[in-house]
Amino acid sequence: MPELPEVETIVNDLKQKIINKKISKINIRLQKIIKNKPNVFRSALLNKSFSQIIRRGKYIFFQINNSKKYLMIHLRMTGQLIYQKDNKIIAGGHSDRKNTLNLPNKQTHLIIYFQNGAQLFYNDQRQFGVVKIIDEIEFNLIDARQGIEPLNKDFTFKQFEKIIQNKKKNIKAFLLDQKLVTGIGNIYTDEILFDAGVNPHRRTNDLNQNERKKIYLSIKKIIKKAIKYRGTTFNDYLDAQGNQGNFLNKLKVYGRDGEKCLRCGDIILKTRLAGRGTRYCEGCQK
DNA sequence: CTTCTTGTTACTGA
DNA sequence: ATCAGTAACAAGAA
Repeated sequence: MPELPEVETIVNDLKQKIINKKISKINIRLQKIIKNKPNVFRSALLNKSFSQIIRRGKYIFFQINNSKKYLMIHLRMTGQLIYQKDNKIIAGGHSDRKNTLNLPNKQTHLIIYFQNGAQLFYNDQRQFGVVKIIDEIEFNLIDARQGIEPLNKDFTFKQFEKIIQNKKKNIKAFLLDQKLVTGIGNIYTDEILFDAGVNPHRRTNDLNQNERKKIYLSIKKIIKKAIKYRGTTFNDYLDAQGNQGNFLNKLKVYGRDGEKCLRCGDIILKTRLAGRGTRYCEGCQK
């Protein structure tokens, strides 16, 4: 489930590899993933190169030839972007060791070939991902749908207060809402609320200033830490060097239901909130 | 066989 | 208007 830290890791790796590298061939293996007509998609990319790669929330935008056109990719739940050159894996998303070592596989729906011999594979087990050539208008539309970036300088406590003050949602739904703060998914929502010591059922309008501050600080802390560890994956995650380095064993509540809370020893509970599996500790999340 | 997994959008009802 | 809940999409794990 790529969330902000996973997407950020992929973008940072790809930036070092494919910027300004000429695209020599496009292989569409599953058309339904590509939301353009095949010829439109192909001609938009063929003999062009990516001048910049931008992450916004969980979206990735590959700017084409310094123009206002972009290749937009959203990995949704099981999308992967794997870069290979000379069979060496450089960047991975939600990866699966047994498959990524031998690409393409049956989950490979798109291959972008570069003139220097490198290849970028888009894999997606559940085929929910979105790949599309977009213009400036659509770029701005998607951008406008995203809330504030938790890593940006303008994400101050003052700004966070402004966003949260008029909301009455439960805090779990608040953190999952991409229009408010963008990039946080189910795993990091649970981790952030555990870190902040706040019960996910709490309504935002019931939170006091101190609790809001804790949540604000935990967002920044957890997201930064997860990026440092190159993200979380429950399957075999491969980092830029093909190693497993990940955030999985740093998780404190997600996936730990039924186990003892690392902070107070109570049993971690699991419920359903905002349509998502939600893990929390009743003992120390008030 | 059923149930569960999740990002996003669409829809319903309160 | 705002919010909660659910379905839909899909494939695989348990």
